Amino acid sequence: MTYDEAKAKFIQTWGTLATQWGINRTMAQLHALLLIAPEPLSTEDAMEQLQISRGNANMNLRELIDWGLIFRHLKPGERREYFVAEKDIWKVARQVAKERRRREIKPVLEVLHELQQVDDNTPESAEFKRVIDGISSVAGFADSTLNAVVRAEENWLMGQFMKVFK
Amino acid sequence: MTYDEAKAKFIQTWGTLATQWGINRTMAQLHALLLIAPEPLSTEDAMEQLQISRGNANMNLRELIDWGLIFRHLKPGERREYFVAEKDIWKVARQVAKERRRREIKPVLEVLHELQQVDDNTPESAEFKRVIDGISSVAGFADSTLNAVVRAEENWLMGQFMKVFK
DNA sequence: AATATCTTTCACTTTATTTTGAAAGTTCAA
DNA sequence: TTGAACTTTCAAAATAAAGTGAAAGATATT
Repeated sequence: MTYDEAKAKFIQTWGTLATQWGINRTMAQLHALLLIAPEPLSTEDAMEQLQISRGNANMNLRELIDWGLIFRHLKPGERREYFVAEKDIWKVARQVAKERRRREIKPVLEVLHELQQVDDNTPESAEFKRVIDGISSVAGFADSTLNAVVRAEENWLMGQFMKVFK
Repeated sequence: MTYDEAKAKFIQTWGTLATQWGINRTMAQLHALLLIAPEPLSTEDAMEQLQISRGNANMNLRELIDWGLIFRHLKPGERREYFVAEKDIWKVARQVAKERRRREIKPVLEVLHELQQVDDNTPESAEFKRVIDGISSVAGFADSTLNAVVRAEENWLMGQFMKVFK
């Protein structure tokens, strides 16, 4: 396989995978592109390589910065902004875990807590509370796991997992 | 909060959350509805409670069966099919982990392996291989984690996590 | 302060996904 | 074997999401 083929396939695969996890395709493709780029890329570079519009490129690059997955990079003496991805994939994973936890798990935990406050006393509400209770414990588990990932050092983390889950 | 309010909020929240993780809203809402239902529900019950069409209900109920999250339930002497959800939430989590692993992680691991086979020798392809390598290790980690969840007994799992990640 | 270069915004278009509902299919009791 | 009761399918419609591009907004340079 040539580099160009592999690159195309990688960007494509990354985009597809992201879609299945509720992330938009362009954002994932931009991320993929920057991950494998040896040099910082400008908005125009991205537009050209992915064949997307300026607006689209701009919006999703902002979003990636917002997620902490890429950074602005200014070249001395140039107006144009360039972008570099965080290349340490374990840092990327930690960052994603952190953000998803903040944006999704925490709000859900709050709603679940709120839902425990049902005050009638029927068979339905008994069943309901049981289910909410179960979900809360699973959500708590997910939260701890993500938190562990967030806090972990790469090697420590792998080590622990190998010990426990081999 | 009354039961009806809580129920509505739960179904709504579950649907929204699912969307963020790439699962369609109706499917999640059906799942939520069945999770808290003390009795098996028919397609018509679901149609009425969620205000959705027959086709939509049918399609997503099949899909939930396919994911192993709900089961057909036949009442003696009735033609009509009823559905019950798996109520043990840890089993649900394990089932989801299992399916996502099968449907998503495994294919990705294959593609990553394939992508290692780039055969040119430029700075770009060196960077590329480094990135793919990193992603492979994170993906492997995700795979092991999901696999641990799949294999784990509830109490064992919680215990291990408390030990390691407290 | 005028101009050039680059970035951001946003109303609109396009594409993708979801949902509908009517028709076709299935099953079973009579 | 018929037809009533129920399920499944699928083309079309509706909805939602993503993407476009031109215009407005910044910012640096002369």
